[in-house]
Amino acid sequence: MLIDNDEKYLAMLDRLRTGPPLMVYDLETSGLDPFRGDRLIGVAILIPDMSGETPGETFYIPFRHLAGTNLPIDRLYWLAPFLADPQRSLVGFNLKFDVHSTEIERIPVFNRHMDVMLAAHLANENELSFALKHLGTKYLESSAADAESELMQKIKKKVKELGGSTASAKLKGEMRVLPPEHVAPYAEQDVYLTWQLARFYQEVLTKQGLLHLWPEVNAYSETITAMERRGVLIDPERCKRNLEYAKQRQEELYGQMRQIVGKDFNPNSVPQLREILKQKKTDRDTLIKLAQLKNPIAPLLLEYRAWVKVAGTYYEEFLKLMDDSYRIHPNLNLIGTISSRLSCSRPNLQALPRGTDVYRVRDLVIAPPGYVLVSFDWNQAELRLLAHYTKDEFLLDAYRHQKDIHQETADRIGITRTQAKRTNFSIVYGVGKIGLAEELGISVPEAAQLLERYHAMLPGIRKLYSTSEQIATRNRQIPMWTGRLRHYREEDPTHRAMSHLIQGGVAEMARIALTKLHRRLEGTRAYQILQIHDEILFEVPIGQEIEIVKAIKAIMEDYPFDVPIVAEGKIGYSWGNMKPIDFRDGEPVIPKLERENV
DNA sequence: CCGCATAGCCC
DNA sequence: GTACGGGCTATGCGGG
Repeated sequence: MLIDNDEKYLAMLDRLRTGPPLMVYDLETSGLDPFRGDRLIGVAILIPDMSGETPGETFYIPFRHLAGTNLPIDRLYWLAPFLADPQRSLVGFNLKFDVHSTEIERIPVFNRHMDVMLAAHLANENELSFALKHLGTKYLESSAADAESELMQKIKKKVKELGGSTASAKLKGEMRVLPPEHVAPYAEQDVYLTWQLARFYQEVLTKQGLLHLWPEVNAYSETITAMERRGVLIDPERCKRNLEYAKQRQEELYGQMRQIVGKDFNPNSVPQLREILKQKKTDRDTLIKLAQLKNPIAPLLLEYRAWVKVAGTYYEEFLKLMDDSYRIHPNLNLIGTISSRLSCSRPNLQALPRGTDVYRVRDLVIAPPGYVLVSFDWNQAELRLLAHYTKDEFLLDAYRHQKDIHQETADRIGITRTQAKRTNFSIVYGVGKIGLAEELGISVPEAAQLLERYHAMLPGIRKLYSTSEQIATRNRQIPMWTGRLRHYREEDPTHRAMSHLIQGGVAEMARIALTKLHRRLEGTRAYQILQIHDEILFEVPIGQEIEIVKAIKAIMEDYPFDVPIVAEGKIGYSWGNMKPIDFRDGEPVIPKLERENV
């Protein structure tokens, strides 16, 4: 039903008040970037019929269409009491987006999330697409996909009439060119579809014994939403300076290369570089070899590439993505991986260079006035989880007595500590002799020998590898320590099962820690702002460091494993410049920080 | 405009 | 006999 006057609106609100404490909620917006200007244009709501006799009632409330009749935007606030109630639930599809778009309108959302997209990912992380229409047509015999394309045709036509662009990427943003009565059926279809899928997945998750995890990932979604909303603060002046310098260095380096080559060329073109360098590949390893052979272009190109990377991927992107208070709000994707890790995009803050000189990118992430940044990361989370599973005496003993695991490994196998460290990491990924040979820069037979000695020392690892694979092969799934499943289709290889068990297990540790921390930090002025798999970044008010840091450490070390889990903290005014926090008898010693001046 | 290849950043 | 786990982005280039 299209809500086109106050009377109908009030009647709908009455249904909300007297109905069940949940509604399906889906916004139509002018675009996909709520933090940078895209705005809500209408709200679709489904009020379920809990008796199940009817699918429920659907409504569409238009606020910012460019044609037809809207309700005045201040009527949006009539929904506020229904969104600010933690006793109520919001059923949706990728709720983070709808919540951001709502909160941008200064309407805080405290409803519990019930995100059907997350249910779909729990039930089967292998889906080709997690789009609502895709899942709808796949599982519901629905014609939603057709309805959608019809609507797109309408929009295209309308935009053409108005003489606008018909670029398909802009279509979503042009939905507002249509009058509400054309959009309402489509929007109502979406909430209907969402509700049907909610019921479908409730059943699927129940059958798989996973239903108890849905509220957990929904709580995670709430904390991730808060993190995205807070975002991370960028030093804009420094970012601009760095960008200018990077551009200038690119110019200089191209000039020098141009001199040597003797004619114009595109230093970004791999085919041209292959020609110039007379090499099949032009990657870093190749260039380093060439540089050692005194090729004059190779070192210049290496540095050139670094500046291109840093300028294009980070500096320019940060300036583009900053909101007007210099914060960027990355997309922390809850369904971006098969292992249940988060992925991150726009920008990918999980892949900021940690390096020095050219790559001083983390310096740009700074604490706001009155705050410091605090970072905690787990000490060798994967290996500790591996130790928990394998029960290898060597690992258990080393971790229980706080020995240097890499040094111990090195001593036992007769290699350097660096080699041992790399081997330990590679083992978690399930590498073979070829991969390890590559990693360590040794021959394949040498790597094979090394692996033999390694597995002789740690027999549990090879065993875990094969039992994981057996379980995955037989059951086509393997449970993490939380019960979350990694599923394997008939055609999927299962040799990565151990790797999934460990990587997924650590991801589950992170999920649980972040969810607990979100609750713990409520009411303080400290915020979690980023998760980088085994690291969490916080903004902590100056003066509260001791209390907050203790709470973080306690939560990040609270796991039911046979080995202790250890989290180590750092603190600083920028992410690129942190000092360790010492713990003496459980009491943190906050190091003295200097504001660095550049 | 899109998909693929190559290169390169992270845990 | 085999086999390095999981991500995102920029750029060029050739297809339509």
